[in-house]
Amino acid sequence: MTRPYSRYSRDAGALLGGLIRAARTERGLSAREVAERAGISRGLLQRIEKGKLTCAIGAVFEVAAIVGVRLFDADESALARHLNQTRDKLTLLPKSVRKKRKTARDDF
Amino acid sequence: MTRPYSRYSRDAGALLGGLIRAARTERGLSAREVAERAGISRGLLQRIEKGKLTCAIGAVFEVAAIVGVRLFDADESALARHLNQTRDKLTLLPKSVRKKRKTARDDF
DNA sequence: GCTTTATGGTCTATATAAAGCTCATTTTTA
DNA sequence: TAAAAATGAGCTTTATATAGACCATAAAGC
Repeated sequence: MTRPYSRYSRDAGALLGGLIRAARTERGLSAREVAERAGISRGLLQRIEKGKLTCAIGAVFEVAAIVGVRLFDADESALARHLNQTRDKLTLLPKSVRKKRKTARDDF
Repeated sequence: MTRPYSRYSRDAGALLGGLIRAARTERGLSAREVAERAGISRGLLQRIEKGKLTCAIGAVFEVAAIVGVRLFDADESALARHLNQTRDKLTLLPKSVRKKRKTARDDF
C-alpha cells in the first residue's frame, strides 16, 4: 500500500476498532486478557482498537470474535452457509474478465 | 500472531475474499485495474481474494469499497453516523477494566 | 486459427508490522 | 491513602508482508 487510504476505509477502521473496544470494556475484559486469548501482543490490540489500517485482518477477526463483535451480522454456522453459496456462485462466473467492447455504450 | 487462526476467522476471511472476487468479476473489472485503483500490487489482491488472513485490513477495505462490497451493510454517511455514536458511547464507559471481586459468585 | 489480455504462480529485495520488553500514568480495589 | 492492576506510549529486534519483476497458462476477442 503506497497510496493514502480513502475516507471510507479510515471510517470503517475507526468504527470497527471502536466497536471492539466498546464490546471489550462492556464485557469487563482487560486488554491483556483479550490479547493473550487472541494470541497477539497487547500493542497490536491497542492498534486494532485505534483503527489502524495496517493491522492484519486475521488478528482483527480473532479479537472481534473474542469480544463478540460479529461482522456480516452472522453467527459461525450462517457464515459457513454463506461461504458455500458464494463458492457455488463463483464457479458460475467467468474465470477471467475482459472489456466486452472497445467503445461501449456506457456514456449515458 | 503466533497462534493458529480460529475457524471463525478463516471462514470470515474466505467469505470476504469470495465476495470481493464475485463483485469484481460481476462488474467486469480486471484484477490489474482494481489493484491499481486501490494502490496495491496485483499479488496482494490475489491474496485478499483468497482470504489470506495476513493481509492488512486497510488494503481489504479499499478493495471492498472499489468493487462495491460494503461491510457493516452501510453506506459512507451511515458509517460516519455510526462512528459518532460509538465515540459518544465510549466516553461513557469506564476507562479501565478490572475484575470486580477476587472470588466472584460466577461458579453456578 | 492467431493475438491479446487476464490470471496464477514463483522469486527477491525492501519496507514495516509485530513481539516483547520498558516506563509513566491512571484507575480500581483494599 | 496505599497497593495492585490496567492502560498508553516509546523503543529495539525480528519476522514477514508487500512491491515488482518474472514466466506459464488460460481465456477472450479478432
